[in-house]
Amino acid sequence: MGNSEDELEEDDTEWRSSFLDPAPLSPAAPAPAAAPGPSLNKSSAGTSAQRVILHFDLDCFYAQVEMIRNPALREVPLGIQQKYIIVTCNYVARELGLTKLMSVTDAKEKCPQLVLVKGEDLTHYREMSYKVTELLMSYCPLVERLGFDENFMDATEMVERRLTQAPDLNNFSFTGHIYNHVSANVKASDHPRLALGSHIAAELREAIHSKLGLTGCAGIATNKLLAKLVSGTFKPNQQTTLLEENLCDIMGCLSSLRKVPGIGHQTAKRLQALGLVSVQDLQRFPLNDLVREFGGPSAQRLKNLAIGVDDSPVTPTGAPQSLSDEDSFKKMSSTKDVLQKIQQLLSSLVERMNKDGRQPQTFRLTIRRYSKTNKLFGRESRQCPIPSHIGQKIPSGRSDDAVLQLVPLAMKLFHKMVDSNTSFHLTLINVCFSNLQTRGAAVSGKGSITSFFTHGTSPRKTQTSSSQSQQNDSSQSADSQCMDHQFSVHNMVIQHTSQMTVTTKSPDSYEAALHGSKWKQSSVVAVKDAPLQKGCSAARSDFDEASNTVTQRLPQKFDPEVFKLLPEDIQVELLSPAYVNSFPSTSTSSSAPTTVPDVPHTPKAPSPQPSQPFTENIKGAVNDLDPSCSTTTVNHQRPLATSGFLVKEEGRLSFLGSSDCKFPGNVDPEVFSELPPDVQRELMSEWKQQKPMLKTLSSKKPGKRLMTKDRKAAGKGGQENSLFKYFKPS
DNA sequence: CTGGGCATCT
DNA sequence: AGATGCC
Repeated sequence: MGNSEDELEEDDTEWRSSFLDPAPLSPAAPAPAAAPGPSLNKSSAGTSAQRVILHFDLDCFYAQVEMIRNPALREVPLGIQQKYIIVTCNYVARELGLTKLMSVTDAKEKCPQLVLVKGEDLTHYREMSYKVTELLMSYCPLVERLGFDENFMDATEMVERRLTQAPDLNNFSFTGHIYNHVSANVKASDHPRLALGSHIAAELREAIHSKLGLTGCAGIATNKLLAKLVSGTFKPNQQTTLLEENLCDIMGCLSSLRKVPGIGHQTAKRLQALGLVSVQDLQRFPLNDLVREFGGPSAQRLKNLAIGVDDSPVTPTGAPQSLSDEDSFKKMSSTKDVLQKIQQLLSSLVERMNKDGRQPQTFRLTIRRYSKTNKLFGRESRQCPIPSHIGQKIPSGRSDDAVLQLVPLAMKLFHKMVDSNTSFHLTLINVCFSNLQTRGAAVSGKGSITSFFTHGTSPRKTQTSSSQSQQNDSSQSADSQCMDHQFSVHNMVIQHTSQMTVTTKSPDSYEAALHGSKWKQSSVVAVKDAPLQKGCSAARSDFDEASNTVTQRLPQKFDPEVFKLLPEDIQVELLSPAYVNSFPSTSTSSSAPTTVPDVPHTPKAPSPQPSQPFTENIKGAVNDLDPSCSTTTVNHQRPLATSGFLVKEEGRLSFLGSSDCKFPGNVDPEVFSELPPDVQRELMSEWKQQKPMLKTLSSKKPGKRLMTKDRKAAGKGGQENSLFKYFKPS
């Protein structure tokens, strides 16, 4: 049987057990201690004892975010609408029979008084989502995101720490539900780790609620699969612990294989073709036969999933590895519309990319063609490297230039897929930046820190005059450090205006952009002769008349041919100073006034608690939650090391224990020590998380190493925080 | 009347 | 580059 070199570890037991295969389940794995019964004991992987994995799942996440933005929505049946689908709805609506992923027509029919809020712009959801992850990571860095509304946490270490410090495990009990048990009847001393996990989960849920105003469920178990499965047992806003002895129960009661995370539509179909429908079917199915169909590793993994075994680690997610923006529609069939849509998507995406601070090296364009039969899987994409002179503009703030130069790039890719001579019918366009590179050079990093998630309300004062010396002095030690990065918004503007130079000729002609590079560029001639739309003609005349002026205002590498193709309003916008500042105004990212029937949208008045700048919130968090983390305060008493706060080992970054937290090199210890304790706390956790765009943590070129994991660890960070303002002289 | 992301693996 | 999976 093809047992590949991967998947080892747990396989030792699982693999063996698979020989006894036909046995329903209950492998021959010796349970460690307690847990008699037919509990499947995974682990036994030598090193790791029992893990304690937490799974957090926010209740109807999008709806909660909208209800925070507009509290009036709390009392009405609320649906979040994307195109013609209700992607989620609040619990008021659910009581009226609504479910997720219901069509708007059905929903309205079932519930005429349903209030709808458009949810196609994910900005607010994304921001809130990362706040949740951030908050969790401030307690324990081992947090893995799953979508926008779920997070895994490996709380094993936290639990072990509490175990050693917990004086009394006796008068101690579980918090929340216990799967298939009455909580009061279960002794925590029989399951000390899971019991402690249940308390940690409860505390974290409470933190999420008090600091961010969000409710959610949690599952506590010994692996990710089980934690996720059990977390939804009681909803909403409750938590459930799964004891090992109930493993069979929870797996067995799944109504179909599709319910197993990791078994999607396609896999379920293939399994069904083998005659497998229930989880038990899969448990009993001979591994050999499964291998034939899926190959060794996948077969073994499926087998494991069926019996509740999942040794996959909680892999810290960190900053995203790609940023994309897309829109779907019923029909798009003209190149001009495609160009406009791409421009719109790129504007939004580039702005997001700019806030991220990293520099994309790859661009990808994805389309979906209309097809009556199979609409779902008809995605095609083309990608290409982003010339560095373009990519550099994104993090540097000249994002308008970047967009203008990316548009022809995107169109080139488009024409690799679509022959615009023949008719076409698209239903989706997606633009994506990937291969995100942390910017290396600190340059003259006046770090005005524009928070990635928390939306640095306004361009900071840029009072970096003296704080800058602080930073520059110590920071550049060895590895470069975190605060080098961004230019302030102020700088962006300056640079934009000062950037204007005379246009030179562009590599891409109008024709090239429209029809693909193969069509050679007769450039200007072709443009003039082409029967352009009115808007374009008008624009052209403007262009001609004021040719010099306009040209001078255009960024250097800008392609005038492409520019001319843009609708007038877009041209005007691109040339307008406002374009630089409010780039997204044309795009989806700026909050399109969501149409809320019946309910006046109150833009302000976010609920009192949640929208705090995150600074005051963390206060006491660790003290309350984890004694060993807090050990008194962060004040003084710290060695104040100057070196990094991360250690690199075996190709991946590890967080130092919280008690060993060190300062980034550019932090003045004295300044730090005078900060309020809660602020110190927050900063410490932030450094531990390595949030922002700490650029180059990669001093070396790790040839290839363990790609994914490495990149994840190294690329972590991403957002930044407004906290550093506390270091500025007030 | 089927969304808008993200990730991983091949 | 595509497929698949998850939310």
